[in-house]
Amino acid sequence: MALAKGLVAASATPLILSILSHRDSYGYAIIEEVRKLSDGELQWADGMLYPILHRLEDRQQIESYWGASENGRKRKYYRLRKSGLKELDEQRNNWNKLHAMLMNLKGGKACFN
Amino acid sequence: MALAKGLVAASATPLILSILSHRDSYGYAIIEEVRKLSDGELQWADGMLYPILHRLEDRQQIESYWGASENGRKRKYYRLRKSGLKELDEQRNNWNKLHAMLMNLKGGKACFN
DNA sequence: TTGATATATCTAGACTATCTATGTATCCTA
DNA sequence: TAGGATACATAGATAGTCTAGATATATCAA
Repeated sequence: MALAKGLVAASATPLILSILSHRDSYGYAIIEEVRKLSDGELQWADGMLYPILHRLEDRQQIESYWGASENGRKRKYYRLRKSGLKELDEQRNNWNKLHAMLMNLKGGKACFN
Repeated sequence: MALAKGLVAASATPLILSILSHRDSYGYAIIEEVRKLSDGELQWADGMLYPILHRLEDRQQIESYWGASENGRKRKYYRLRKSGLKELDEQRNNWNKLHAMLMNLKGGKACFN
């Protein structure tokens, strides 16, 4: 069962911010981390991640700097900024509220057609 | 603080399906119920709800029938169908997974700029 | 040295789906 | 009879993802 598009989209931003709240990271590594964290259920394409990173940078919620791996390949690292942490807190808050609403509505009738 | 758009969007469908899993309802009442359930935080415009209902009906996850209120005003009621219940279960499942991921990632460094 | 795979980033444009704005109509109350 | 609540509908703007295509370097094996 594939995860619903809308939900994947809605979780992308808070997931990225969460990961960056632990340590600075870069695009390729973020995709790997998300894949592992989700047991392979979230397989982000790079082309979907980068625009989000760019948007978050435009909004000044994260900032970037160039770094390099051991073998010299360059990487663009991202660091969470204060306003990004605020955004993360809010989004997590919202997730909690909506999650609670949805789960509280659990149960119901058993007869369908 | 307004709820993020993407999240509101992603929660709309499962919320509607959840409400209909308890009892048949119609557009106007669903908006009211959502407003109450969310303590006023989710104020859906009718123009956003109806297209979703129509889409769910197109997908055969819900079905509609005309009814009337006590005073004779007509209402279009919606009933959850089997495939809609299945969809609801899946979406709730997805919500749980992503919610768990997000919350497990909680915590992190404390220094920002 | 050549080809394959992994690492690494980027953007244009298609696509999906909400959401705003607007229109219609009825009932109730003052 | 005017205003507010109830009730449904759709066209089009808008936003934001996601696909597809592009570029480039490092490593390893044949």
